[in-house]
Amino acid sequence: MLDLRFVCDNIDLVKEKLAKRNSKVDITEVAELAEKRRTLIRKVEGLKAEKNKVSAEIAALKRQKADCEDLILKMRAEGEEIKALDDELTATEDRLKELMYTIPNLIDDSVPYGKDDSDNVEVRRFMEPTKFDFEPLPHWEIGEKKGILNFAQATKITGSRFTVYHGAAARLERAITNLMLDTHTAHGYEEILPPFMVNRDSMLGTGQLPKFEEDMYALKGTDYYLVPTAEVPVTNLHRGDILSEKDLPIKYCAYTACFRGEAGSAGRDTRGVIRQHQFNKVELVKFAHPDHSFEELESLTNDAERILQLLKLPYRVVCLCSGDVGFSSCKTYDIEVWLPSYGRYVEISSCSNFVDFQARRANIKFRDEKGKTRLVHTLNGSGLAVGRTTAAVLENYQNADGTITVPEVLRKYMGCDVIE
RNA sequence: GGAGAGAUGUCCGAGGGGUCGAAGGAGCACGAUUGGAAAUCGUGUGUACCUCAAAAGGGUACCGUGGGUUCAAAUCCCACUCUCUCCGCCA
Repeated sequence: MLDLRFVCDNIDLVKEKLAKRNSKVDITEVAELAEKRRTLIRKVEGLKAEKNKVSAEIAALKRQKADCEDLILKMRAEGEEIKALDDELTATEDRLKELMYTIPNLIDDSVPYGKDDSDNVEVRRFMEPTKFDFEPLPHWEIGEKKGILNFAQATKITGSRFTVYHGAAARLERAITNLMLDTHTAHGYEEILPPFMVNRDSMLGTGQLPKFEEDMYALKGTDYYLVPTAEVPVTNLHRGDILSEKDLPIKYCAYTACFRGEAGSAGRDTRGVIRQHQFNKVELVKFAHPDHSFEELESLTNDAERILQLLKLPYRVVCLCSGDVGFSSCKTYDIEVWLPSYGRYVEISSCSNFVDFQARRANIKFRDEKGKTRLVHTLNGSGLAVGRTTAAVLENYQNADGTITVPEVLRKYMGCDVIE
């Protein structure tokens, strides 16, 4: 959520920034509602002040056993007026909040202008795309051939966009998860294992709701949702907290399964494990001092990249352009791994600085040296999507004889050098 | 799932319709004292919003959450959430 005062004071700037990200949200109503809200507050609080004063007089009179029937009658009428105004104020604030919830974050000035993902700007590369002296197979064919990825079984027991991992693939997925967690915890991230279900307030806090309800799995008969990413439970760990400045930045990493409806992506990435309703991910989350959050974004991105460097998988980092930055983000780097079956780089991590957008929604603050409370900046990034990493390993490390070389860093987790 | 108890500020804890933004204690900050510290004494110590050019000041709201009763609610009523104890069930 944006700062209401900032929006009202900078209507044109906000409109311009929203246009850059192709947002169609109309913010003219915001200013009107904000003004109406202020007028109502002035009115109703003036009446309440009077009411409180008279009530105190009544109390004093009662103590002296004096008569105060006339005052009580007068206040009774005033009470109704206050009630009516309060109701109007509540309605105005509800509408205002509803609107504010649908306004995306403002993008940082360093973000390149562009319409869609084709305008994203590559910032660096690691290694060159893998070359083969034979025809490489896509991971879904490797998996099915070896009997380690079973899509038919998943369809039978659940439905489309699910996968059953067998044997070496299951172990590989687990090995990669462990490599990620071990690497990140060695670099100062505290490991968190949160619930995979969260309540509605948490989903509102990080911005998944109310806008993206159709992408989330709600659990019937409860107020709970399946987590779409560990970002939700982990960021909400500090919802409503006032942190101490000396603890910043706070760095967490967390493995969770992630659940997404993938509404609107019918027909995309239908083969293999790239786009699933359930997938594993290790997430990095930071609560940072506002003065340093953009440096923290760089280091968080580097921390995520480190995994691909250890695995020796070719990747590139792109800076998302204004038209492609996600709803809550101010600036985002995507890390894209080379996937031979796609013949291109595919997103494996998205690292974002949300600045104070989530912190304002979730009310996460810190106390500075003057004792003032300020909103923290929140950041997160995949470190990394595990399923896509597994697919990238299977594809990039496949050999002509159908075996798969196990990347060196994974051997101690896999207990073997080659998947036969 | 059944029965009971509870939720108050950073923490402990009192208060059960008006003098309560809330006693008392601890903690923390500042000051005094000290060669320095401990101890002691004094002062201060929540958040959000409105008002104000700003500061000061003033106002409103907040005692788990949401409603209600009342001129007036931390206090009374209703619903919900969570925590604890006992019983049942259970990986």
